[in-house]
Amino acid sequence: MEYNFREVERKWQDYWRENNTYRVHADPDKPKYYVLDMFPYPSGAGLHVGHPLGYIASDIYARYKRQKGFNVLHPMGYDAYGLPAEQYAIQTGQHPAITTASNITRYREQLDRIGFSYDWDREVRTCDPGYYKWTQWTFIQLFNHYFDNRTNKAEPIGELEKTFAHSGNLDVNAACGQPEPFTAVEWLRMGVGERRQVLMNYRLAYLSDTVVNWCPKLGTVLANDEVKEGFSVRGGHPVEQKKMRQWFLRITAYADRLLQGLEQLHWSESLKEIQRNWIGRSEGATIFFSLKGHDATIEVFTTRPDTIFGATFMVLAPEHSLVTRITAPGYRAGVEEYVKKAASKSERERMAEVKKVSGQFTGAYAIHPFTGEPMPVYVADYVLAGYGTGAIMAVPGHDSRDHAFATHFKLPIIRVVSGQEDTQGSYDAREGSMINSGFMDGMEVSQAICAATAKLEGRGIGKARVNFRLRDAIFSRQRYWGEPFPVYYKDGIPYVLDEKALPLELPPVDTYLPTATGEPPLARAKDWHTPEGYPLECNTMPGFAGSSAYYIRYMDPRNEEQLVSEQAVTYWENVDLYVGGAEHATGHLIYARFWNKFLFDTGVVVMDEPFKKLINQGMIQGRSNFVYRIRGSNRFVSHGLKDSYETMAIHVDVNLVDNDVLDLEAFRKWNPEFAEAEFILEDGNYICGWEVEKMSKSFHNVVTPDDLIERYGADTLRLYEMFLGPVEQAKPWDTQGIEGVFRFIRKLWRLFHDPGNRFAVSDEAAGESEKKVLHKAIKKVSGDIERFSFNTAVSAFMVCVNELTNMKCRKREILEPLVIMVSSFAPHIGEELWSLLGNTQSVAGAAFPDWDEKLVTDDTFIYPVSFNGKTRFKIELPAGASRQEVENAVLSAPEARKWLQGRQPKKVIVVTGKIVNIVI
RNA sequence: GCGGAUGUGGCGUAAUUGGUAGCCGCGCCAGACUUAGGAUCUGGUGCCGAAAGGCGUGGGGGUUCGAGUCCCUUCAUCCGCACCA
Repeated sequence: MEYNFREVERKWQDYWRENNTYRVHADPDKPKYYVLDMFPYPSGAGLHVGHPLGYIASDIYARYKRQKGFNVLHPMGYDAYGLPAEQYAIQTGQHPAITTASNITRYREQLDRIGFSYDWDREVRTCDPGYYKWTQWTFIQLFNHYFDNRTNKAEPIGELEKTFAHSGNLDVNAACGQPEPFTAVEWLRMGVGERRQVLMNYRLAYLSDTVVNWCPKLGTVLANDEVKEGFSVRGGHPVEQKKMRQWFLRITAYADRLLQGLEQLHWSESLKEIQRNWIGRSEGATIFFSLKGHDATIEVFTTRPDTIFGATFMVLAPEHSLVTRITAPGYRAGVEEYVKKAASKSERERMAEVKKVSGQFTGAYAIHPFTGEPMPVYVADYVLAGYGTGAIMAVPGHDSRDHAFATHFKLPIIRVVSGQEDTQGSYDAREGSMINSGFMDGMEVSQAICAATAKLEGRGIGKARVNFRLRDAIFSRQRYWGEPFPVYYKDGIPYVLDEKALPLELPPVDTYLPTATGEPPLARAKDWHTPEGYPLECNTMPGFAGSSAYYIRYMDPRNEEQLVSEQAVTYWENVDLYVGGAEHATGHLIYARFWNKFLFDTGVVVMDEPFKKLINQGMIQGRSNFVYRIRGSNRFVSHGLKDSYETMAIHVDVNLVDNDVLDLEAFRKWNPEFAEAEFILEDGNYICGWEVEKMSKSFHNVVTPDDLIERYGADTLRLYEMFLGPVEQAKPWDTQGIEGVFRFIRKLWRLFHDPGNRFAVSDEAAGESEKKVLHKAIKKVSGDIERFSFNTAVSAFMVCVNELTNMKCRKREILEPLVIMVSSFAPHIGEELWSLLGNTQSVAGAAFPDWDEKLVTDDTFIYPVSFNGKTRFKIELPAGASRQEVENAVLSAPEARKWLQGRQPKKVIVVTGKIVNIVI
């Protein structure tokens, strides 16, 4: 055997572990670089080939940066809380910590075999009390801070209390719920409980009653991004709306900063766009409409205050608090029935009925602020309680939904913007000039928006306002396997624990189910109260709690005094390169940014944004194989002949198929059902059909790294994953192609060895052409790695090794730099060759070679000569030839005569060093 | 419906600024060494054509001496959002 990858890979993995090759410490003398992978949830299924794609890319980059002289932080850990372990606990009674620990062990084995350069001393697990102590600690800080809109940052709640004692809340401009206004005197008269209730309106972590996404099957509340089309993302169970008391994080306070912050980030445009949409900023105005016969007013949000003269009715969301108050006696029954019906509808049903117009008149009238006309007030579920104020002024002339409603209920439609003059439908565009609009007549829309807002503000019935789609994050989960809240209740009022009492550890319970009365599993715990006897919170935190600051903890993972030391965070700052899946676009990536901004405000971290550059690795899809069973028989027909029969395609395990040829014996053994199978072959083989699908057990197309490493080695797997295509692109996995990079590895080995497999590198000086090959490769590979174009870098290695093989170059001067370059992609063979070259230290610490620009430029250039844009022949000329020299040489070339056929060229275009084009 | 991305050989892909379309691999074809091996090496391989040559980057149109790359239009696939006032 010429290159024994099994032995070599094991040897170097042992070496790295024994010598702590990848251990890293803050070193102010070296520039830092922080490369982070999104840490995995350790599922019972283990890794398939799609999972390590991003890890391999980031590992190559981390190794490269290290060789470029950076002090690289490259840690790994586990997002250990998750539903599957809890579900397993419910079924089997096994504590989720045990399930999780054994899954982690399996993950670690798989990861170790791939040869990553992680500093495992920094490993974190979100379920470890030493880790979640700081998750709980951060919650306490959130509870003890509010967001001041004037300073645009989080401030201690104590400051707010001082302000209240001094001047009440009338002058406070803070992100808050809907506190009643009060004076300093009133504040001072309040009792402790009352004060804490007021403060709850301001805290960044707060308790509130709201309608939540309740999933009865899971027995828990879900965040918006955990619900998709009315079903839970995890498990696909129906989700309904329910009013409950929950902990929230006031992420909306940071909406503007979360939006602004995106500008400076090196993230993909599509990902930033997803976040922008999620935050959903829109500019407009709030307008207050007074009601006929009530002292209440309806507050609406509109982005089109210019169309106010076109407002002919009002609509409230069914959940709106004014509905019961203003409904006239004669309409009570109808409205109540409508509201009840709307509440019972699941979100999914509501969405399915988008096009159906429904609503109910309340009998109440609002008064138009400019015309004084009465405007009927309706209740309709096309207005959402959760957006804006839950109420709108309806402008049927210029909003298609209002138009549909007005048409259905025969309400007046007034045109106030002249644009497209069709009487059908509404004119929604923001272009045109105002008509029928009093003081705005003749203005352009944009001008009218300003004028209307100013007028409303002047009359004290409206205000310019920015509205966000982003909602505060629900932070309570009715589950066992999560971080306990550091909260206890005294007289029903929540208090946070003293920091000294942390971590508040997850208590044992007899079973992981909710109680008979519907309380969360923690209510089953014995002694679940403070030493003083106050009951502790029974909810636990959601998945995103532990993953929101793990990148900070890696900087100083064993610190028992602080989340992170000032020294560590000042040095490592934040993540320079973050690699992970795009599925976290609106979940983790927005919560982590929020969490980081809060810690930045409170001085814990030094950077406003956590992740400078982000790469989303593309999904690796499966390549499924099919056999075709002739209907009603146990006969299978080969792919090329299947159209002559009536067949049914059946997924076949891709591990029974090689190059689309089915292993018949293996297939018969695969499933007893096929033991007697008969085959109709083509050219003696059974050819399978194939299709690209998601990699999944049910499609029998899962390929694991373990099998491939066993057969080809980790270096080959690493190279092949990169060679497949751009990291960010989704692409199908086809094991077939791995042979190519496997050959490359062996070819690389042979470059250093004679035909008898004896190491045979010489110290002979390299020639010019050999140096050129090397230096071109250095330039290409460096540039490719910097651009995260790993697939082209692998191809550059192949070109380089092919050329050196052809030149029979076995010289140290050339091969040593080559080994260093290759070692970030294929670290095991890299170390082995590096040590064979006589080096005693790991190649991980070697300096990445530089290229000599003189050696990458050629003395001659082969000009392609085209006639009317079509390339006809090539001519080799000195690289320094002037335009005139090139033109002369080309025109006097014998091939030119053939194409000119005696004609005079109309024009000759010479781009030196590029091309010659002759126009005839 | 709105927003974003992607369309190049049989397959994965390449082509830093508008300048030789198909690099590097897989697969396929032919051959060498072998005395059968899923080893290695050599040559070929976009399509049509015997060749000369023609045609080719989803389709149509445009700008340009020159377009995979820029503009317009259209189709297909994927992803995100979706009664957001």
